[in-house]
Amino acid sequence: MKFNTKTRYGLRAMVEIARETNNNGIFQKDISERQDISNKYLDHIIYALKVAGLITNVKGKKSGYILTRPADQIRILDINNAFEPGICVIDCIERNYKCDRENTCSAKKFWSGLNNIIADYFQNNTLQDLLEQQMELEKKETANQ
Amino acid sequence: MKFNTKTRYGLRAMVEIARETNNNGIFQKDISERQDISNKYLDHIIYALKVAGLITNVKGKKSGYILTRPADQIRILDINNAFEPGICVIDCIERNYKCDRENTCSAKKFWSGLNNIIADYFQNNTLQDLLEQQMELEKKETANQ
DNA sequence: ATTAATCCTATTGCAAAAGTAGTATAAAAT
DNA sequence: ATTTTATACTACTTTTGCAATAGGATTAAT
Repeated sequence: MKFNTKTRYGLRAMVEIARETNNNGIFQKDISERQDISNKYLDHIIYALKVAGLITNVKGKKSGYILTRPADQIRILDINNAFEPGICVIDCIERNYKCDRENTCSAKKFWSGLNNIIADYFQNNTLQDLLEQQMELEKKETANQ
Repeated sequence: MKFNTKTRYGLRAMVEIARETNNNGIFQKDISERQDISNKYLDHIIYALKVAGLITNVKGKKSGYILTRPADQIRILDINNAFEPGICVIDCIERNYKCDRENTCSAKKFWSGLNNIIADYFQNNTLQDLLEQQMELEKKETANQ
């Protein structure tokens, strides 16, 4: 049970973009350098985030990426959903999934309970939360040096 | 992000074993039939559960499997851990994982927060909870027919 | 001895994830 | 206008780990 790299990298990329949104944005290649992600692979990440409508580079190719809406209105779930159909820890809890056992399976209840708490966590955390956390961590780190 | 079939099947097998523990246990092949799992594949599941010390067939090969301890003392986490090293949604939150960013990465905080709530869920649910749920669901189903 | 069930290791098959390549395009700099 | 630089988009390759099967060994009851 591991989360995929696209969602992981996507999160980190979004934090970078969020922090530079009020400062003319950030280039893909700069995200690549700061986060140690191959620029070529990051291509896919950025592309998916753009298609999902979370980021834009409206002023042309050399303007850098910015968020399309405030960070507190971007849930982590939105970022996840740029790469995945949603949160689903096990196939049988999806709509339209047919299973003879579905009404008498305590395991299914267990898994759907798990799915709910994960989905809640993704709903309740926003990019703003991560951004604030990020700033705090960096401040702390600077103070230690 | 999907849970693997071993843990899924393992859960269902454990419920079957739990319900038959006070009744001379249950054979692997009967679990296989009741749960529609290939007997050959179930081999691995049962084996892992036995190695983990959760089940036994103490009276010999023809006695059927029973639990080694009461269902309320078997956490779902114990079952998970028969198949997995533990709960870990992303490599970088493991001990000994080296990353330059580790002290200043808000994403890591997010993921380890998620890991905690999942681990808690697995800790707080026991096989007894599933068993009771199971009995209730079956009673309800019988009433509907 | 034979049978029926488990025990245990090895191996195969396959699908999805991770990552690379390459061409097209578009804005900006010269 | 041409060159440069960065993104846009599709296709492809490589890798990995999961799911499942195979098969012989073992054990205990018939």
